[in-house]
Amino acid sequence: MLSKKTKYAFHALTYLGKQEEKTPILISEVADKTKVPKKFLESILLDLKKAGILTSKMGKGGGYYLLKDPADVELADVIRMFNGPIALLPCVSLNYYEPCDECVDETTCGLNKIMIEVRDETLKIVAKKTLADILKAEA
Amino acid sequence: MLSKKTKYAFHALTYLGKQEEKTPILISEVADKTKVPKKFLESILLDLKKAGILTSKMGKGGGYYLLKDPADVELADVIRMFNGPIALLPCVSLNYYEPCDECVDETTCGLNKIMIEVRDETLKIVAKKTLADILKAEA
DNA sequence: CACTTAATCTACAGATCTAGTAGATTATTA
DNA sequence: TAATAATCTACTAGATCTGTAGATTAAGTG
Repeated sequence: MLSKKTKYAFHALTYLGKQEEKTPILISEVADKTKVPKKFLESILLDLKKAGILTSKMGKGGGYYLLKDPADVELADVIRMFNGPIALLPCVSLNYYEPCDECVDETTCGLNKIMIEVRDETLKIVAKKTLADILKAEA
Repeated sequence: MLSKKTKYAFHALTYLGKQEEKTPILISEVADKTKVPKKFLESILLDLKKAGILTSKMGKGGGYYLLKDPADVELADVIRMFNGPIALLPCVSLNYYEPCDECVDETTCGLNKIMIEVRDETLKIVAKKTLADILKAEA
């Protein structure tokens, strides 16, 4: 399951993605409309900005708005950022690899091999789906 | 990512599945060979027994052994048991459904729709792969 | 029956992570 | 200079994860 933070990030991205004009939207507006606690949302938006997905303007007339094309924001990107690895085990993670403490030999571990397959299949899904798909699916 | 408990469960199942004879294996033997803390393993094996995947015998000559055919033990079963829902959001979970607090109308939520698709694709993977596949993959 | 073996049950505890809050600071505009 | 709005730092309550300790029950053995 995704953490609330991850889900909130998707809600925020969806709200900002739905805007016609690329004009700055207040954090408080996003918080109100998506029902995400404002202070919690702040750090989420900041992370999305640091990742280059959003950008922002300070001061009056400021706010957040989408920088990337929704079609270029993969579910996998957002999930990795807020939820951690896509892989089910550290020993099969491409981005966060770590050997298992109990592992004697990775090359002979059946679990490892199967989880690599699961990872690859999962990536096919979450790397193909993007924010654009979520926006399209909105009524 | 899977919890350690879930990973340990897979290791234990793999070890028991590798046995030639369906003769009871001591918890302590499984713990030693899989490097899972013994007392922690106890509760895992007990859960697997309650789920009908393993069975056990008490007293001398006792221990745990596989009850189900490895081909009938889906990854999804074990993951659900120890890790929780396969779905990424509560509102798209088949087995643990819960509405989102922030949700106004599920039928118009793009995130919901996309996550249903992701769930279905994920299920195709983890429900098809079984303990038998892990055993086959062992060197 | 007494003894040993080994699973089962109950309870707890430290560490880590999650979700959320509070308040000060910096940048921008008017 | 005043108002606005993002940014940064720090903290906290609660939940979950991982693991441990010890008593109890069931089964076989002499």
